[in-house]
Amino acid sequence: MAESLTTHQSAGERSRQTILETAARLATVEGLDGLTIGKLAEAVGMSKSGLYAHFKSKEDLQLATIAMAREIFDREVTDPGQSAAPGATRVLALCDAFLAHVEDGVYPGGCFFVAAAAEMNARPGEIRDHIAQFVAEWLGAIATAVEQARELGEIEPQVEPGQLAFEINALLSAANLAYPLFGDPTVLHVARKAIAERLDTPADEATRGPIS
Amino acid sequence: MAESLTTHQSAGERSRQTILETAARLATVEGLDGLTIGKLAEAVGMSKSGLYAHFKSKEDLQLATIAMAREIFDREVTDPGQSAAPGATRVLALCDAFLAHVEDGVYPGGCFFVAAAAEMNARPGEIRDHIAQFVAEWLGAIATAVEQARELGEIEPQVEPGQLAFEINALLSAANLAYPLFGDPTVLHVARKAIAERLDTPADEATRGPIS
DNA sequence: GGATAGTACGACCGATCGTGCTAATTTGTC
DNA sequence: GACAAATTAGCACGATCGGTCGTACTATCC
Repeated sequence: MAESLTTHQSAGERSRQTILETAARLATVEGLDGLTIGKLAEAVGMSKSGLYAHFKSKEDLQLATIAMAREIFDREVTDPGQSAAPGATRVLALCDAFLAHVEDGVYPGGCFFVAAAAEMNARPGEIRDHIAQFVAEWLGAIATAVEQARELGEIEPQVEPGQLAFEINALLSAANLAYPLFGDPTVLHVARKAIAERLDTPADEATRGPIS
Repeated sequence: MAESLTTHQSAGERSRQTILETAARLATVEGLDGLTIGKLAEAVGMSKSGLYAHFKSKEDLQLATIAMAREIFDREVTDPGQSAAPGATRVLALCDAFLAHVEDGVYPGGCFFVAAAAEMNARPGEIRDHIAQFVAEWLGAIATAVEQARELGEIEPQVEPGQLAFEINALLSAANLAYPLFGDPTVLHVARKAIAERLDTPADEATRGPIS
């Protein structure tokens, strides 16, 4: 009956996790700074001081929230995407996982890191550094997948992986931003179509059929 | 000497304008919501209540700030871009005006509306509606310029203006976001190059205006 | 059974939030 | 220069902010 081996997490660890998951979700709407201890406590059904006992400061809470958001993003986007076959397939899998993550609405305000990056991009400090670090790694993951596609001969050899990764991330971020703003899921398809075209070799354009 | 037409504004109107220009600038860093009356009053050198006398509520101040930001954007980006010759030239002029606007650093946090859209995209209300309205108009301006380029035969006829406008805006927004985040002006060139390629125009770096 | 550590609570702090009210001051008009 | 209007400051309010404190409950370990 002592399942403590597998269920190692204590009660405090469980509530800490609940707090951070709620914080990540709320932060996509209220912002990392607009998210207050009081509102977060109310959302998780705890007292302000009871919640705050888990963190040293608000910045500590924000950094922990970023770490949690990173775990969620890896679990929902990066990992499924990376499990696809290398090459253009994997690039598209990463994009589709991202767009599905946005459309699912696990975060009401779209991708946590797009919102966080837009909010903190002009506020120097540890928080911005962590966000920039994550964005850089995400761009790197796309660039690596692009480079593999190039090595496999699926895209033209003169394509610069960093350049294309920037473009792909721009399209994903714009879709993520426009989807809640206009409430129109069409933008997700628009972004998907743009990325798919970018992964097609322009030489094939003549033989390619009309896009519905 | 002093044109009575232009010097018509009263002292109150002048400070109101100063307030709103400062508010637009601060909002790109603090956010439209994070910007507080107290900090804004200190930034313009007024008392809190003296400043507040110009507005009915904070939401009124935010809406007025959006209107001011729209004026500034039109003056600095839209108008210069539209004054270029129709076609691909005008599309690129709009993009270059936007990128120059970002690089100039008139706003420390980059384009006001990218920041505002990211902040408010999941918060229904009048403020979000105004921002969405502006973004839609901006996308429409790009799409119109793209369509003219298509009619002039400068880009392939099967290009959908709305689709390409979305892509162009995505690249501009991503550059605007990454520039302060990484502090690297290279992203502006990356976006410019991607847009130029999309317009089938060789990125003739030599003849281009200075983007750092 | 008593001591200990983990966890959450309510009460409270000084500061600041948005927002009114009134008084003082500046400005424009005659 | 006087007067009315426009503009700004002073002051105070209730609410909420991040943060601290002491306390109580609950397991676990000796």
